[in-house]
Amino acid sequence: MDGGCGWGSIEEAWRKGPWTAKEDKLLVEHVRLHGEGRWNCVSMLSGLRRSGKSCRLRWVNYLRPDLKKEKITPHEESIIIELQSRWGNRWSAIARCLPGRTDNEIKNYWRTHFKKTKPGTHLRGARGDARLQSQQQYQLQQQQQPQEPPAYREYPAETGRSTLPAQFEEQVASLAQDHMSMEDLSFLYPTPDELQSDASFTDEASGDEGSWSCLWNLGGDEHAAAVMPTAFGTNTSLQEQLHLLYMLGSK
DNA sequence: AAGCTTCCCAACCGCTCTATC
DNA sequence: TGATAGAGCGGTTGGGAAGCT
Repeated sequence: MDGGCGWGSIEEAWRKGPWTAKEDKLLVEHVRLHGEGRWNCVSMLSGLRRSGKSCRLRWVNYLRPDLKKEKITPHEESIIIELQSRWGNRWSAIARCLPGRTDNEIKNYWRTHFKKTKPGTHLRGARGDARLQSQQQYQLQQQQQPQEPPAYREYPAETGRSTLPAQFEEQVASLAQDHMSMEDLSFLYPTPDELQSDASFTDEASGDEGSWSCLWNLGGDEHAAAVMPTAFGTNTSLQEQLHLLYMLGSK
């Protein structure tokens, strides 16, 4: 809002195309000194001839230190499939549930492997076969080591609200500590009416049963434990964290 | 070995949302 | 309250790598 550095004020001078190691270094150094945000000022402060948009993208998708460089695992693939079926192409939301993965990465992965096929099926060819084999092996493993279903705790019956897995409740309580009372968190337990009336939480692509079980069954408690903290990230506000809990719980 | 096909992913584009004035 | 700028999101593209014939 300072008006000094708009997306395209000197657009004709912006460099495009692949980033060089030198540019990466400049950007990393800039973020180290000034932190994330105010991307439009990067060019002025660091000397990079890149648009703020380009800088942000490069940082988010490639340079961030917490990014995973490994291939997407069958476990992560299962999560992607499940969340995509629930939320549709809300890649950024899905990415928040996968530690170290970016929306771009997940989007690319989905398009490559599932776009032209039904979820759960794979493209032809040797690489696709190997992937299918890997997925099947993983699923077999899961069957051989059945996970305990999550422990659900009923929200007080008189409220008519839905349930939340107990361990999530603990997290909610922990998050809410010093911030708000449990009464204030009632939105985490939406009634069917509330769910229906709140368009932002409905998803026409989903149409599922609206329980936790599906996501939960992907990896049992272990999976949930992995997903929840990372889904929140380090810069996520309490409100955002609760919102995410709500989304996971209401789908 | 060479040409073709498919996979993979970085990067761009256009649009929308949000915050600020 | 509308205008503007910053930020983020999803869709798309282009090119290199890997696999296939």
